Amino acid sequence: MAEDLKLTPQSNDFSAWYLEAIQRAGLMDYAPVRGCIVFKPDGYELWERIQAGLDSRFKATGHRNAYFPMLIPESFFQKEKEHIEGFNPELPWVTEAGGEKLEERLALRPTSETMIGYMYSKWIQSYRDLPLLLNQWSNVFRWEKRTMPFLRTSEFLWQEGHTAHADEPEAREETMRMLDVYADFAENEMAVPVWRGQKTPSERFAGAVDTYSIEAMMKDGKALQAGTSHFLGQNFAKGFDIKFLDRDNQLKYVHTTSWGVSTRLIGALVMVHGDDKGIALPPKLAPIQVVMIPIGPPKLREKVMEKFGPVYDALKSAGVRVATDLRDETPGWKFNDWEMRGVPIRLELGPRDVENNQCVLARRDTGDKTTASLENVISRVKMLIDEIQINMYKKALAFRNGNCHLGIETMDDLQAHIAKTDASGELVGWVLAGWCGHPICEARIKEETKFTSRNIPAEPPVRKEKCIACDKEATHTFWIARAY
RNA sequence: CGGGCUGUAGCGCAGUUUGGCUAGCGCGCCUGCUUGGGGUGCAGGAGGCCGCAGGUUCAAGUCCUGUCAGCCCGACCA
Repeated sequence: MAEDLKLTPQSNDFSAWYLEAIQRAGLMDYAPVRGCIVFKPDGYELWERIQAGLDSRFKATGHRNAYFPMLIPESFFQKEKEHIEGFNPELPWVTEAGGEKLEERLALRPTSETMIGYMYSKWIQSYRDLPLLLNQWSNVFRWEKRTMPFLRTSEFLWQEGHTAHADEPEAREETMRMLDVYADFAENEMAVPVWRGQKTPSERFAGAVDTYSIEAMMKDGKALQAGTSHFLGQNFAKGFDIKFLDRDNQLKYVHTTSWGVSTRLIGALVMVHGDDKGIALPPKLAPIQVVMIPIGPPKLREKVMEKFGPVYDALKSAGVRVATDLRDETPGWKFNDWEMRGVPIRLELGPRDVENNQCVLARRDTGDKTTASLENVISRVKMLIDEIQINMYKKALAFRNGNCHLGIETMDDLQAHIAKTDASGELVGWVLAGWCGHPICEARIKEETKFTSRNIPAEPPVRKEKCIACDKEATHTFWIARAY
């Protein structure tokens, strides 16, 4: 096999592997605008499946979709001080239109708290208008200094939920409910295990009271924030004057939440499940679950096709997402091609199979090949789909847990751990650490090790006694890691 | 936004140091035959504003200036 047909191995250069893998899987291409990518059909279809899975969960928890403008007046950003400070550096502006300079600059939205806050103040009068539970699917813009396809681009697609509530407990409950929705989706649909927890103040969303996240471990051991849910308290209610008349005839500010996940999830999928053969998709999200490849020379093709067609029809009507590959390429070439694209199951049907009334099933996650009788191929495929989904989660979980380090207590321990893994070529992974709660200690960890705080899990695997940096009593136990 | 590297065919690269004939190679692509259960083989063929703009020169892929984009490393982030 020619070497240049292969991907750069993950262990040689993970970043190069990622960039090659997503392009050769046909997920994206670079666009002619700085930091922007095109979602090609295979990449966009993944996003559509992510959307579908999340959208039904949002609906099931009482939310409805709406759409707000992409252009946001500059004055809106002045109304929440932390918010403007957080986002100002990365806003693109529209300054003229119709050949004339605009009286007020318009930002391309980086997120919609301000626009939605403005609208909510118009819509909410009474406690009877609450809770207001909306979600928006949209694009947003953040002019990042350093871009990476799917993980950080100038424009990206996402979903942002925005809710308003009569009191704090209800808003907090919503914040946690949506964090759980994200975790459920990541683990059960994407087969990506996550730690859920609270962000430290330094990592908090600009304008939030509390930010919570789900964090996933990529195959290079780095952390990726895969979703966030914010309790915004009354910050935006006060900035945008969102008030309601309560049962007790008192005028009160609402409590708001916001929560989002983005096309970054596609990057997570690739970096969690991919291997040196390419990307690997969990069956529940894979646009194609089974690809059928006919084997054998043209002389025998007709005979093969007599069985091939009916198997395809049967799988399709059984609800399996199945595709055929009738291209004029050799089987080996097709095997590699579909493995690169991450299709969970390959079904081979050749002359020998036809004689034995069977086919060959090969799975992407393990590479195992088995034969299946054509009599029960549907049930075999369905079982495999379930098995692969579960196996991919288990593998990812074992990997994640295997690279989470619970026994590191001091900065010396941490430095020793880093030195040891650097020397041996092992992944440095994540570290569970105690923290006194002081930003100075958090900053020192980052300064000395490049580890940043990921989140503070509500129920950590181990509760730490001492702060890793200052050795004082730990008020928190948090995950620290190198992160994307 | 700072430091470094890179832009030559769809992709990966050579050529640039030392300016000079018609700009090459591998893969891919097209045609035909061949092969077909892990990237088949052979033959023929198409494809270039040498990132873009300006400059130096008799002559620029090659030298100079600017600019844009990508990657890597830092400061900022879903």
